[in-house]
Amino acid sequence: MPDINTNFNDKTVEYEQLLKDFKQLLKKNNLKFTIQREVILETLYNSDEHLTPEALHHLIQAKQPDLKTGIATVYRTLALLEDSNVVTSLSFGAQGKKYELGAKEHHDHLICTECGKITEFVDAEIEKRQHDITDALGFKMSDHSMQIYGICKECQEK
Amino acid sequence: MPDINTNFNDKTVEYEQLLKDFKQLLKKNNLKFTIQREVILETLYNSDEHLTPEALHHLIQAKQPDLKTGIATVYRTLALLEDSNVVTSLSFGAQGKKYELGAKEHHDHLICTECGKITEFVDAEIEKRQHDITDALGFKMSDHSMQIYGICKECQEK
DNA sequence: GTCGCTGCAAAGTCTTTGCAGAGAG
DNA sequence: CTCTCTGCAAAGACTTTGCAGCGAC
Repeated sequence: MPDINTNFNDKTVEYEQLLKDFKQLLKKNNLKFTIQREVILETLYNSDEHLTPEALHHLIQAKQPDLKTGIATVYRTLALLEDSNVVTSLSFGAQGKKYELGAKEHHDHLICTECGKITEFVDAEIEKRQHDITDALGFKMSDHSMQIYGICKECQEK
Repeated sequence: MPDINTNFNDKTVEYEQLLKDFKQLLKKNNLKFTIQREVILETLYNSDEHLTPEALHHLIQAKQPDLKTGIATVYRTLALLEDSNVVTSLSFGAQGKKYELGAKEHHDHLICTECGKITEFVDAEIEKRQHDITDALGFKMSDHSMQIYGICKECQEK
């Protein structure tokens, strides 16, 4: 049975931890903790969506209009976060990438081609099988992603 | 002992069939069969690689220098072929997409992040599991793709 | 104070589009 | 002949970079 991974409690504590790790990461690399970086991390954290850089930028501008965060900073921060494995990017058929916080457990994606909704899932058996395959080929897996495309239940009913 | 001649014939027959289907597809949509479109299809067919539009364009220019096929035509033809499900595109972390003929059997991809090499594989158990999952969720799967990223055996040895 | 960060705008990529002439049916 | 295609170049979309001033430490 697929496990659908939606169960996160104690949001505040979790975010504090994430933020703390992020500050530590910055310190370790002689980077600075800035308001912009914090807002980007927080916005990613509070979004359940998979965000494009542009969408993230819009959210931030709406939330912190005074800050005038530039799109370039969003890109730079996302690149930094991706390098540090704090966020993961997905790229679909269309142009551009979408980002999500990678602090969550690993999961795969079901993508509805009708409404664009993305559902996450994890299946232990598939995960295990992937390891078996890479082990057999001498391939050192660092990451993997799986997308299943189709039409979700709701859209079929329409 | 393998019969070389038979192999050759099989290949030729296979390509002829592909070409025939393509012509039919064009006719059905009131589109024209042009030299450029044929060369693009043929080059895709003869390549075992996953090609970027640019790589495909280079191959074509090398093979048919007189034709001066424009990159725009390559993009237009790939879009046409993708719409018609003759080719499939993959997109990775990096910019851009790679295309492959979709006439082949379905398969997943192992991608080396060092050298960019793509290895194909199919695993019946994973395929089955994917169906189980979508069935359980009432999701009507039309397609799926899986990519495993990591470092291939050769690159590890370097 | 130092050195990394930021916003801005300009420059890069990759892809798409408009157009006038070429070519398939 | 008609109507689609093509190559070219220009335009678009998305992302990265250079720079001068700003701000974290």
